[in-house]
Amino acid sequence: MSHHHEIVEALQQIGYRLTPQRMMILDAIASGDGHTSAEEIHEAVRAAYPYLDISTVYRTLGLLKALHLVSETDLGSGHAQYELLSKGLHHHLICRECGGILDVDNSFLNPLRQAIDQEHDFHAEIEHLAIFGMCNACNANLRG
Amino acid sequence: MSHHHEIVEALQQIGYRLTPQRMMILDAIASGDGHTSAEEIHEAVRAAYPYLDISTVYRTLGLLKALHLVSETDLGSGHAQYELLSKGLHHHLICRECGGILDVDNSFLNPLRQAIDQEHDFHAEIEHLAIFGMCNACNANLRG
DNA sequence: TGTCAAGTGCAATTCTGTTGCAGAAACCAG
DNA sequence: CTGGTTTCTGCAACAGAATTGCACTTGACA
Repeated sequence: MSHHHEIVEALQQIGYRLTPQRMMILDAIASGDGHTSAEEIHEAVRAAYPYLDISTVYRTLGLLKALHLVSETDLGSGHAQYELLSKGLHHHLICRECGGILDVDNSFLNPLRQAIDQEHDFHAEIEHLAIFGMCNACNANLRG
Repeated sequence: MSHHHEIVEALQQIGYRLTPQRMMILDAIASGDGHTSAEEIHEAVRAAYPYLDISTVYRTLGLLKALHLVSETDLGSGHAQYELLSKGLHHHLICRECGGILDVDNSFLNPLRQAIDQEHDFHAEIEHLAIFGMCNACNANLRG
């Protein structure tokens, strides 16, 4: 575990500084469940280091996004959620009725990727997808 | 054209009122290019009727969304964009490099829909999808 | 250890979207 | 056409996420 330290050191080699704040923010994202908001990251780090400012969280997330080290997803809740891309990639099915979230394996999207590549000459980078719909239970309830 | 008047009249039959504001907002969405933000709709209608408030735009969009008459998509710009669903459904490939947008036919997603339905008992409502990536031209340029 | 650019904390601000409320107006009945 | 009811609108205040300017701090490297 803690292989995200490699990420931080890689950052350093590209020319970015290795600050405690950045390490703690990466820790927080890595130890989260994969649906971590900027505010949650802020709270988590502040438990150990109360001076961390939310703007630093956003600036770090912006950096990690630009380098494709984390993915940003809006699950419809109005605030974005972040996830380490080095963890196993997966996507989400979100039920409009009960709000439940199911995980979908990344391999499900391979046929779509291939089709887009062949038909449109376009290399799709589908890092983290949120698909809305209705789960089976809610579907049954609405009809019963 | 202007077949969105049918939509407004359909609204009326479900019990909603036929107000000039709603008609003008639908006009604005329908005459847009399919990537119209709430603020753009507001501006467009205010050109003819300066008293329209932005909250009315949001309330109308919320209503149309709930009835699945318009789709809401976040193309990553931080503000949602709206499109009439009665227009032919399509999705977008957005190149991270040049910003170009390609349209993808809705049928491309059918295999994904079926797979999700079978494997996860989940009815996916993929109305308007934005997929980021790299187009062929930019891919070639970066390597050249 | 000293230098300096990158990074941080703080505070103020911007921006999108929401909400409470009073008045306006669409719809329906008569 | 008129009156009554309920929805809808405009206004203004508000909420919350994210951004920015600026002075101070600190990591990296000679």
